Amino acid sequence: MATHLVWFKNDLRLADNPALHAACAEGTKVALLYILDERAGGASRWWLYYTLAALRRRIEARGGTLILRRGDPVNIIPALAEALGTRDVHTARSMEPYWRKADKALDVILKAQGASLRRHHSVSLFPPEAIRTKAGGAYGVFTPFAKACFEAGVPDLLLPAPARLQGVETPSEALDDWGLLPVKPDWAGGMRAEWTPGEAGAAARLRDFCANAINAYGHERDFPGRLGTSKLSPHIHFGEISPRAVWLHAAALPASSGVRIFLKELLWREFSLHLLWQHQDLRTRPIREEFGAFPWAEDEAALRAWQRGQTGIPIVDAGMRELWQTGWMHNRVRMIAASYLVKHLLIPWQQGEAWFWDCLCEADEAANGASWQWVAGCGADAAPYFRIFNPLLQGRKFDPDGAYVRRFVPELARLPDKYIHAPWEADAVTLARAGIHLGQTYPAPLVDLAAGRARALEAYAKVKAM
DNA sequence: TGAAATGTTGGGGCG
DNA sequence: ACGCCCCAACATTTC
Repeated sequence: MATHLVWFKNDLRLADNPALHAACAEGTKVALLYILDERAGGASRWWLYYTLAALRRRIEARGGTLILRRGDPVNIIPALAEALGTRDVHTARSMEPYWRKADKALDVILKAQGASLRRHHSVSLFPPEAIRTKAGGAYGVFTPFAKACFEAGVPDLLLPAPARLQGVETPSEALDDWGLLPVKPDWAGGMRAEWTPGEAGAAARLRDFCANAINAYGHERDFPGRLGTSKLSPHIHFGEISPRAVWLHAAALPASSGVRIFLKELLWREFSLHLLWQHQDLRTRPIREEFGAFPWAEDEAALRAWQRGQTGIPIVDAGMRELWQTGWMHNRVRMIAASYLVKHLLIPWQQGEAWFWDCLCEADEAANGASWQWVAGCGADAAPYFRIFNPLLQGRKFDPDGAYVRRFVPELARLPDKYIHAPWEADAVTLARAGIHLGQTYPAPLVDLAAGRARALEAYAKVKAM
């Protein structure tokens, strides 16, 4: 009568879950444990509540139970294993340093009590050591990394969800006691309208995307006012669907440029994990060390205006408000808004990263850290310092009819298309007709775009010279 | 997964 | 008919 313990991390699913699969294959009983990840930001906590509730329902439907605990895994797991008489603790192998450290400590402690921590590969497409250069090193540039991944090939293997779970009687904390949901104010309305956390929601999103949008993905994904992206990121982050399942699903479709580009986007996530494995302080420390001396500006007021979507640049403000309201932001707009913060405002990328961490449902150490470094120009394979997005041109190019801006910045909605991305260019009559009073109903630009660009080039030239 | 400045070309208006 | 200029369109380079 062996009981196996499964410790869920960001692999909150029953299907294609190697840790769970191994436990069910070898044990007669399985204890299923989730320990609250206290690092989660506000939006992630909201998501976590619903994905845990969904996971628990699926587990209970199969006769099992989900044990919820708070505290340090290094204390909780050995104690629980001992209480249950468990010798096998299964978990996902994570690239995040927080869990790597916990795993390392647990390995020692569990061994000492005659048990073992068995880590299963499941959060990325490839194990962290699998993709190497010919010289045996890690990749620092995306394109050859992606090429190596395509050549390695994703194994055509999906593990079924266990049909039946024989649980154990163990006390669990109550999910509702964790305070994961906002109460006053309840800011989650826009999120409830947009998302269905959990395995079923993830599968539906993937099905829908593959059926309707993936072939046109190559170009449609750039237009934030259209439904051109998969919106799978939070589902993938929490492991409600395995990256392998997403890959195999897409790769099995008739070949098209859209499919190929979507697979490459999955590899950007993979590349971020690859970077996190090499650079454990990816979220805070620039990979390119000369950026430690970058002349950033300290500007609380500008940071706050950016966070609230009050910079006076419509496409930036629309993106920041989409983030605030829905816990997600379209990728094209992420690049624009992030570039604006780091280059036009010269605010440290870490401050943008921290805001995204709190606001994104999918806040992911690897993807968020790597992407902010990419924008700031201090990361691996980063955007060169002179690549400064002009948010006005970007807005006009990728939101030509202003649909996106009008949705998230309603006070500009009545402006004609010509001015929707540049209200400061509109004459007084046009503004009055649209019900806009610049500086009152909508802010004037925080910084002049040309001046901000010039200032950024000057600042970046200092780093370049080092 | 840029933008702006600068350079080049070629069509058409015009004397 | 021809050269000249203008400038849009495209290409290259610079930031």
